[in-house]
Amino acid sequence: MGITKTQHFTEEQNELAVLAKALGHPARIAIIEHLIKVDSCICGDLVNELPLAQPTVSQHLKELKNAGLIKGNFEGASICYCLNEEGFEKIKSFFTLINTYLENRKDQCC
Amino acid sequence: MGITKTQHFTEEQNELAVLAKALGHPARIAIIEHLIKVDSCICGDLVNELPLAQPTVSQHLKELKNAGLIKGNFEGASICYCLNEEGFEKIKSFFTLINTYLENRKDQCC
DNA sequence: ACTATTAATCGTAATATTGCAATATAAATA
DNA sequence: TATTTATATTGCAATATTACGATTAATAGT
Repeated sequence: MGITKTQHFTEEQNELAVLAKALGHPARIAIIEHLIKVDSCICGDLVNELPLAQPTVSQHLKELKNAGLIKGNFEGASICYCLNEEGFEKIKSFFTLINTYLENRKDQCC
Repeated sequence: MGITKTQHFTEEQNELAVLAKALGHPARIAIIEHLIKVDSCICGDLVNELPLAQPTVSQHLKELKNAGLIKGNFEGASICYCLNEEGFEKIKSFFTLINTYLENRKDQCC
């Protein structure tokens, strides 16, 4: 069916899934990494950085923006993107939970 | 085309994307959370926990296993699953990078 | 051996994602 | 205002994902 049974899960679970899903494509990982590398917010030269056509990059940016992982600002004719702290905060607490668990885990059955 | 241009990205980017993608579904988030909660490794009563049919749960478990986020062990007739530390280690370093960047970021343009 | 029990696999329908050419929009500049 | 530049949107083809019924495989207990 290709359709996720969203209603049956908690809001937190759905939120986390949306965030993770947004990071679930190498192009979007590359975008995040590039935004970190150039530090100052960078606009459409991502198209030059990535091995993808402009509409495709635009679409990936949209997904990252929708998920709350990046923000975009108009800067003259172009648009300037940068990381959105909020989105990453939400992921952070999930991984903190996991790391704490893994560090304290004693008996590994598997 | 629905097909990702994997060859054009680095191995690290593809690896991260695979891990993130595996977490990009609320059922799989729920599975991870449940495995943490019950600590001792739990097998097919995940089917009871989740609002999904047994084959669907089995499929989600397979994806988590393929991504390297969980491990499975035979335990009599049933199978015992638990978190695979390795997979989470890889994600961890990525988020450490991001967090370090976000904490030191001075000028937020967006 | 027979029968539950547990979990994986197969087949398939419904839907989502990926990618791009073509086109549209919007601001900057001549 | 016409043109260039920068980005978004549309439409569509190829492929992937999600979900589950039916079936299979494998072990446990009788």
